[in-house]
Amino acid sequence: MSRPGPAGHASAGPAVRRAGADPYRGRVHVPELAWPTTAAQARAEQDRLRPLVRTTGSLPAPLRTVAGLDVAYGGDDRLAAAVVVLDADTLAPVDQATAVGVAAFDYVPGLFAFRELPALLAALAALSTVPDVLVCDGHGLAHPRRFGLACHLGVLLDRPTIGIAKTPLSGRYEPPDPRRGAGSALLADGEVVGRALRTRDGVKPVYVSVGHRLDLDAACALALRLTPRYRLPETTRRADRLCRDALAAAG
DNA sequence: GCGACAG
DNA sequence: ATCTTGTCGC
Repeated sequence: MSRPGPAGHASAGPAVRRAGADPYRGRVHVPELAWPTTAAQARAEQDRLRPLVRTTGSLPAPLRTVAGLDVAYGGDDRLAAAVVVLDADTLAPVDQATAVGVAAFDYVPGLFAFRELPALLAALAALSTVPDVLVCDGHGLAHPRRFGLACHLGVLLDRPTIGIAKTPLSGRYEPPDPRRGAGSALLADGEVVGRALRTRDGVKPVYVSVGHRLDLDAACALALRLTPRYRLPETTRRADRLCRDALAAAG
């Protein structure tokens, strides 16, 4: 099963410092959590927070940093969350942090956020910088109740977020053209909840959706900026490696 | 009722 | 997510 509460111990990574005024200074503000125990409570919480989602907004100009978040699992509900902050132009890492702990909820499609959010927030709190945009490994609006992990995290922090998932969860779509950059609408209940976006020629698409404070075009533009070489964004790839390492290091 | 079902 | 053998390709 699972337990609510703290996600365990967090550790900051070697933040890259710059001489003079530090453009990466600051801390992400992480809220206190009252975690649900049952699926019904969790859905009620999603319905309560859903109205707070903002689905408009363009990428900050200039866009300095982008964060990638991911979680790796070990046996017995153990997990490790990681956040990696990349320079938006060079995609070089400038900060990182991890947090090990226990899954905060059982895995239930549609309630995924309740499982990973506590650990992700702990990792974010250990960061020494405040990323301009947060990229989640999962969906935002492309969710049964339009409130996936990316929306949830965005609302809790009131920061710009987007979701980039490897497989669809909610919505129908036509296969986009085979070239990188092509996309097709993810439709659910007659509305566009996201976009199947081809990030590499001839490779299956990823599923991009709005999290908070950005519109779908901005989300897709960012997804393409983060995929100069592989199907998955560099943010996700870096975070994936980091959380696996953190899990292994934790024993 | 039956399938589908982020990670 | 994680468990896993082999296989195709750069």
